[in-house]
Amino acid sequence: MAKLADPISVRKNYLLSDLPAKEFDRLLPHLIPVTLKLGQVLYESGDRMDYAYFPTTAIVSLLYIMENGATAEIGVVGNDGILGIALFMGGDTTPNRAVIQSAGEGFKISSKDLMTEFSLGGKFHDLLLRYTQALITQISQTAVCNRLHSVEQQLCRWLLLSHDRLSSDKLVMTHDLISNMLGVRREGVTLAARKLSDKNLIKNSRGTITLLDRLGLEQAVCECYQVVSDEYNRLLDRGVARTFA
Amino acid sequence: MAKLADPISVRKNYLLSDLPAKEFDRLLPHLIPVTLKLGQVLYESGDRMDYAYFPTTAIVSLLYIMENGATAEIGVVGNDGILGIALFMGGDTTPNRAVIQSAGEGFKISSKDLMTEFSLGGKFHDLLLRYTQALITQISQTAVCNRLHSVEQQLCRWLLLSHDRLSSDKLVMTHDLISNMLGVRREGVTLAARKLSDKNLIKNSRGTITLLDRLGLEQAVCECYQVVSDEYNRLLDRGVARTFA
DNA sequence: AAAAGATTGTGCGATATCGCACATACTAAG
DNA sequence: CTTAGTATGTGCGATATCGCACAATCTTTT
Repeated sequence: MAKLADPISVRKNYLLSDLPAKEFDRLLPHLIPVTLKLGQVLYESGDRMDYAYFPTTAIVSLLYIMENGATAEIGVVGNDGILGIALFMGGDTTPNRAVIQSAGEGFKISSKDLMTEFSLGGKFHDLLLRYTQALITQISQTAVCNRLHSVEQQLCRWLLLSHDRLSSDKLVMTHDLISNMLGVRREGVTLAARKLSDKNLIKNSRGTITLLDRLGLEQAVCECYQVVSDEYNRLLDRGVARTFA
Repeated sequence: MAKLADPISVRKNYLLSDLPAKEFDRLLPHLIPVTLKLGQVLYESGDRMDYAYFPTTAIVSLLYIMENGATAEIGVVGNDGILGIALFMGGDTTPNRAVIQSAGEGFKISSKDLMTEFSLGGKFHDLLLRYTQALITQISQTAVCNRLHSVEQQLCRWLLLSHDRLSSDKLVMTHDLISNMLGVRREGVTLAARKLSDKNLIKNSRGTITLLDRLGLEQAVCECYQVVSDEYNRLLDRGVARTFA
């Protein structure tokens, strides 16, 4: 018999930490620790999902891949959420790819064990649905932002969303990777990143972006970020938004 | 005591018609027929939702309104779905406006009565979650399409999505209104509409667009349409996509 | 230390969309 | 029939982004 996952690590995931003791204890034996490496793919578009994932320190990006290979991100999931929504929503698959955007740790649970607890209809059921509602807002706002805002604004939004889910001010991430997330050219990201750097909001170095002035970024970003952030707080009753560490 | 809603009309909404007899009969006394007029607003952004709506012949657009007044559509709901997802997902409000895009009929149900049936956890619970999953795909694809595709392609997609939820080939809709949905200029819609008209796919007349060649439109549209359409069919086990009437 | 590879910076013409101004055409009301 | 109002068509300069080519710089490997 495998030993239990470390409850302290498990609680780094907000969805799990918000559970009442009884449900938490029931889930604990089914949580399997996993190390998630940069670029690792959790789900491929259309894959049957055998596990759901609860990131603790990793960040995962939900991507859509076009037929011509172009990609665009529709949402980000970190220690605020869960990957594998389609399992309890009833789909078993989604037409998206889930890829690790920032390496770290997390836990996985088999779809069967997830569903067992979900169908009990307790706080877990309630929390997963509320989280899904918050994610819907994030996706919606991505749609709007893609339509109406500049690359620079979107980069701001993306940096803040990532920073919210990270315990560091350093984002290990090339412009090229970011461009795949935002669905724009790599040069566009380079340009936008330099503009932000010129304003002393971030520092660019090879393969890393360091946030220097979180409040400044929050002033430079479009309203989309705040809308999403507020909705997470409202629905999940906690602050995802971090102050500058 | 108000008399029961007409079961035949009620069944025009697929979510309701797919219910087993027992659940259907339980819901019927709580369904209140409503006439939905063009431009009518069902929910304003942030409103508490007192009712959920099941359109039968009306089409409803989910819009986001920016601070500067610019708008963009994130999804469309017709007789395939329900408005008021946030009620059972646990939010009570959403940061969107729901506005009638095509006049018609539908039914409403109080949030209390909706939740009573939802919490019984039967097919209704299951169907609403599956529908929400399908809607998430629609919103996601809107995000991707906004980023990567031309106005002409998006207009195609929008026309097909609307046509799927309509029993007519005539869309009563000005270019100006469509431009608000797509989040582009009115002139951009006029231009795109004429291109489609030049290809004999649609006919433009004042305030109305008539679909002439549905198959042609399906060939001109980006892959986004098919992805969403397939996902609705897969999740809800039915054809939303219509052939040309 | 040199070479190879990855990352970022820069330039430039092409294209799509925007914002605005205004002309034209259709529709409904008096 | 006329008029007012609404919808659509057209032109044009401004802007953002694209696609591509290639230079410069940093990192890792040999």
